[in-house]
Amino acid sequence: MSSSDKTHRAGKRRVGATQVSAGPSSRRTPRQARAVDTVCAIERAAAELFGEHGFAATTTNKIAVRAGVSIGSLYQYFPDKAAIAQALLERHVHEVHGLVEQQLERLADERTPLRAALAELLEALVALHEQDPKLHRFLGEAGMCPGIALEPEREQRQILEFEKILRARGDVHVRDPRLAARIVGCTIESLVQWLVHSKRDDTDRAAFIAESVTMVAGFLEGRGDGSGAQ
Amino acid sequence: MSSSDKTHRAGKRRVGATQVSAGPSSRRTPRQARAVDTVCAIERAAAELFGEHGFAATTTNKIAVRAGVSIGSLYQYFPDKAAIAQALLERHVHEVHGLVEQQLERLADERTPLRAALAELLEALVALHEQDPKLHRFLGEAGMCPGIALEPEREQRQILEFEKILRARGDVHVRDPRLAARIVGCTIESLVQWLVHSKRDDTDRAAFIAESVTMVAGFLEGRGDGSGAQ
Amino acid sequence: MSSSDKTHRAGKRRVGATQVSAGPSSRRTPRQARAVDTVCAIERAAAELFGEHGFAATTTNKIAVRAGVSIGSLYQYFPDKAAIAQALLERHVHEVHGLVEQQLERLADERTPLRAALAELLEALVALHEQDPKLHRFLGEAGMCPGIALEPEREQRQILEFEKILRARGDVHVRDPRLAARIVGCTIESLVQWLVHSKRDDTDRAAFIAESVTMVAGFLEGRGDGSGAQ
Amino acid sequence: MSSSDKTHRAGKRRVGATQVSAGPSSRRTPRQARAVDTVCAIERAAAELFGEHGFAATTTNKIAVRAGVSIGSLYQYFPDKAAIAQALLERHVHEVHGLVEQQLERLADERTPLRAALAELLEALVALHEQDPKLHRFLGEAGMCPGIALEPEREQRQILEFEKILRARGDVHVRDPRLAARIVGCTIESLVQWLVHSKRDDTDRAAFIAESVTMVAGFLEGRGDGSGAQ
DNA sequence: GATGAATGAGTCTTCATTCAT
DNA sequence: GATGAATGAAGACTCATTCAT
Repeated sequence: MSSSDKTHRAGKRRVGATQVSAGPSSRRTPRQARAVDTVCAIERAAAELFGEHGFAATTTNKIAVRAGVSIGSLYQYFPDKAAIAQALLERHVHEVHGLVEQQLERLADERTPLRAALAELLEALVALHEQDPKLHRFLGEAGMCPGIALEPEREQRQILEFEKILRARGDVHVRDPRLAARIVGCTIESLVQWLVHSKRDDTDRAAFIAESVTMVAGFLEGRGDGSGAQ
Repeated sequence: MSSSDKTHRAGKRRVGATQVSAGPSSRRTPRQARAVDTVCAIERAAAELFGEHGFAATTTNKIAVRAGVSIGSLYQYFPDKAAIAQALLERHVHEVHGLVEQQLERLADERTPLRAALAELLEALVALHEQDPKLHRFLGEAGMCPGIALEPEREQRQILEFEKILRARGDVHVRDPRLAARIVGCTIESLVQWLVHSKRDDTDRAAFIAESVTMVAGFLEGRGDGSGAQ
Repeated sequence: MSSSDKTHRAGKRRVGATQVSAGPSSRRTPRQARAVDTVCAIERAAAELFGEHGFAATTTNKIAVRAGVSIGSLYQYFPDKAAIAQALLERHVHEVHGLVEQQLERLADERTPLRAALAELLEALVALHEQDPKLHRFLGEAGMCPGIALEPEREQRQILEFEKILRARGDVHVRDPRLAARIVGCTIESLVQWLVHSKRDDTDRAAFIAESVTMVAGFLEGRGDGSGAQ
Repeated sequence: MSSSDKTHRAGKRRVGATQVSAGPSSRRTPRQARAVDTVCAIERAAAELFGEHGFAATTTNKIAVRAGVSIGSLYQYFPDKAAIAQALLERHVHEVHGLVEQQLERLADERTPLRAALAELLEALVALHEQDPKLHRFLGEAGMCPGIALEPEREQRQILEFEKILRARGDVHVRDPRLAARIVGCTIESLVQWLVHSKRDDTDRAAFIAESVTMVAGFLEGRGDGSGAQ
């Protein structure tokens, strides 16, 4: 019923987020190199256009033109428009998760101070999103575009990982680590988005991050519970 | 260049968010009543379809069919598709802000305990969004649809109001009330969204809200700052 | 407010009146040849339909069908319906002006008898319009269709050229050459139109032209002035 | 096949060009007076809008609004849009023919000098068209609008009348009076149109008319034939 | 592999006209 | 008679996608 359901998209996604090497041979034939260039150009063009105009207002022909390839070539590498967005999204998710994974490792090491780790996480996420704020805004909302879907496994896995860390660290005192992991994850994500997309430059980013860390860390350290008991 | 640049939409919106009564009489004349019914039916149908399929995949003809009116009637009251979404969005924003305003008034009264007020705010927001979660998810992301734009004044005004309250209350101790207001506003919004859209029913909503309040209130009460009394 | 104000038609006309060859080679590459065929078919079909039913009653879809191409192809080469009419009109104007230019050259040579030159001009114009009388009737009135506009420079230029000739020829005696040029130009145009569109075949074309020439030539030769040299 | 053939227009034209009196009674009931007002308002509004935007771009709803009546009332008096244009056109034709008839009567009286009569005819026609040049331009080209048709009888009749006059007058010497009548009729019409619609004000109208008369009268008086001394 | 002309289903939107009140 | 809300057929135009060269 969705407008793109009418097109047949039978598992022919040909390029994934990181299909880089095409074989055991480290050298690629010229043919393949050109293909990689083409795919990159398409993805770069699509990133720009999706960021500037959104998914619906970006046409595959415009992407091809901006990428400097023919529309036929575009369809050689991507089965349909949604696939291009999905590739972008997958790369984005990949990057974010790589970053988060790294930060979680630091956090897992109890010698890393909680607040320092959280601040670093926030800073890293902000830095990542600022590479291309418009595209990342689009990606953040791409989930609702028809035909684009992401397996949420990985995010889920990381929340579980975070929960484990919360349970393990001695300096964390929360009633329900699972709940806390979710709340903190959600909060951090939204604060990063806000910071990146706040148009007004009157926001002191460092202060914003510092205060955000204060809130989250205070919560995790258990000082904020109303019970006053501790 | 965007696909929606071609339509000029200059103040021809005929029905606003709150065109309620046309005169002192509580009864409307027959013809007005018919028109009101038509507009309501269109908005209801649009709310359903936007919620189910998103903006792009919802066609004006489908809206008209679902509303049980002709496509001509739809265009009698809304200049284009975006206007329908905008009307929905405006109503939503209106509702949210009415609710928030009310809660801010409670919060302004220092006799209201901070945590109680925050909990009530969260609960009220969740209740509001649960009336139609899918639509509200769409509305939350509708901002990026081409042709839909909302003046952010009111939100801004409420953040300022919140800031004033933070400054005034004796039980709030934050370094930068303005920053705190923003952070808390952003955080609350995202937590409510998450809660409403969490598909898994394994989440204990009461607990989630309670913990969220713990985090936010702890932050505002200043117990969480790393600087201090610990 | 006019119904055609909504479309912006800024220089996206892709084919002009005289896009003839794309290179020094007289053969076009296969793909260009296909495109040229398509454009020609569209113009031919449009000429027929505009001639038969007028501008408003001719739909782009009907043009495409008659041309044997898809509606998409039509819009690949013409930004909108008016552009097709305009292309036709431009070609027509081009033809007429080419013809007139040629005749004016003859007329500029004083050895050419005035009446012979005028007769030939009229005959040539009638012959040109008779190639497709209905289309040319449409074109004659196409100026009023919304979105179709022609720079009147060329016509103006030819009237000025005609004026110069009137001044130069010894056998022309008119009070005001500029005025005479305008009057004669206007008169000739209308007589040609009338002749071509006179449905009744009871008109002897040769006689009509001869008498027309008599009127115009008499005027230019100055025998008809009431001033009394008679 | 024309776009308006789809509507059924079965001889229900209710108002003609000059349906003024409704009966033997010189007093009209308020009802009828209102109706006449309504019809006038509609025709006036239509005249303005057709003149400003042309037939296609003028909607019946806009006519009704400008006339200050409801769309329903408009359709009470005119069966469809073309009927409004036709009423305007009929009035115009009526006016023109009344004027021409009058002038032909003068011309029939041999004591009236030919040139004076022709000049007066041209002046009267120009004056008539200048009352509302844009509308009259529209009317001049309205013939091609689908659904608008005028019986050409009257025009034909006047050409015949003119022919008779040409035969009768002693100061007219033309080879073929019928042809001459047509040629002169056509020429006068086009010159009047040109004069009325010439945007540039650099044209001296009196001189234009004088020269036009010179041309036409010279032709009719037979001085312009190339045969020389006759 | 690349190209870009061609395709056509589907969208938004208009507007002449009807008819219940 | 007047009103104006409702109707819906029809049109202009888009754009994802295919395929002959």
